[in-house]
Amino acid sequence: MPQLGGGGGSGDDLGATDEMLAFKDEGEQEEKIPQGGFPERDLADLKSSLVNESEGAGSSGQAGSGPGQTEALRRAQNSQRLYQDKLPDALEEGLKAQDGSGVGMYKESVYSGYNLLVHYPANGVSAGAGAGAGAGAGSGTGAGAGTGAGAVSGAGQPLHAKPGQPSHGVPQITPLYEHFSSHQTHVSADINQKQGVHRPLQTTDISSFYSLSPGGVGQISHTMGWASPPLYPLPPSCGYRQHFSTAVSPGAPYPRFTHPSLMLGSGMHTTGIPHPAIVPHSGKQELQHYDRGLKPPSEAKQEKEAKKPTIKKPLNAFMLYMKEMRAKVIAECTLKESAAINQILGRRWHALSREEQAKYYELARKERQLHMQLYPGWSARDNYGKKKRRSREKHQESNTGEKLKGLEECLSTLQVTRENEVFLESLEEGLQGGKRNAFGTYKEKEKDAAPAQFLQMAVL
DNA sequence: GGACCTTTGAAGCAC
DNA sequence: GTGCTTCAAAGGTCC
Repeated sequence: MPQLGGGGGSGDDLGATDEMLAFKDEGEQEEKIPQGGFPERDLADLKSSLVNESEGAGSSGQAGSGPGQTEALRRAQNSQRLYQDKLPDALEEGLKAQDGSGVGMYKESVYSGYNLLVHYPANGVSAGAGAGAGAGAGSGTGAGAGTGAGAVSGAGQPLHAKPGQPSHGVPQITPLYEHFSSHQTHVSADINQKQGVHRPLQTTDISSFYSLSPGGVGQISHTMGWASPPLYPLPPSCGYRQHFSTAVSPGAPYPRFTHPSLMLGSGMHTTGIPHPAIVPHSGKQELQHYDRGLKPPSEAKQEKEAKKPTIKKPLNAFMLYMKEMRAKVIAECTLKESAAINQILGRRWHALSREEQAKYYELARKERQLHMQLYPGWSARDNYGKKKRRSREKHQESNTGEKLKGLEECLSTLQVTRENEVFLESLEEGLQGGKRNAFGTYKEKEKDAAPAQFLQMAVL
């Protein structure tokens, strides 16, 4: 169970219980298992093997009886190899890289976006969270330590950042941090080309957008992973877009926040805080503040109503993780296809330690809190139906069909034990019911199952 | 041009 | 309370 409080989260009493509960649920089972994390990972392997049709019957007989750690490791590695066999070469490369660096890579990679939590609007929401973490690089944690905008651009050296290291081309954690982590050396205009979304341009004077407490700005230390030098060389084919141009004018407007109903004249949210979650409904960049002078008021008014901006959902922990790590995976695997990358990221997410994950959960919680403050009346429901999706029946039919097919194959290779039966029964129920977390179903059914048995089973 | 794929988590909704 | 559905990001792929 993650100890979020260790990161200085005391004093923040909003939300987070849901995440912690989820953590606890899995942790209760997992903490009993040596080398925590393997069961989940192995389950992911199992699930992967169910989805992929190349289930290895060869691995099925490898379920020895020794539940020791080395055995568990061996099985996990077997499972990993099995998974690799099913992946395309490029994917395989990524997994090899994962094996090579493993979790350690992430332990070494300082995820310091956590520190930035202290930079949310000074309304008391996140004041406690950053205090424990923001000790690095001379940024300090004490109130009044900062020096305003100048501090933003100068003092915010990441803990792991090397002087002079360019920060462009590195993904930023989250829209909020894309703004909060404004950097003097690159004024970026991250344009979401798919939706025509303009990310907030980086500015040298963050204090002009946030009602930060005195010194709060100065506490900003660019300790996020994105600010660090890239771990891997970035060949032109790795998918990096050069959208963090340094040529963008710092004074450029924030086109993504231009809707009159939510924005102030300068592209602000009514709170005075620009937020990249606001997206023009059309999905295209809108320069309504220019149009206003060109079109009749009545027509402009109609357009206003028709093109209400879409406020995007705040990113969850995994999304934040993906956003940070995507570039690394792309660099490692020379992959561009997000579906494959996301598979890798999903596995790596499970391979993260509790502490590592806790950072992202905490970060996501802060995102939600700030989002709630910025858009009190917003509901996730507002965005329902804005994406056209194919019918659920079709989707479920195809997916479930393949998974059940894989399940049958898996069943034929499994040792017949009570635990296996219970687990597979749960898995089948989950698949048929459209549930994704069959493991959770299993735990509900067989809470007293021995972890080693489950481990053995999951690796099968 | 836009849906799909793929991942996990959060939230809404129906029962 | 439980389970299902939708959306969030991302970019190649396909229709």
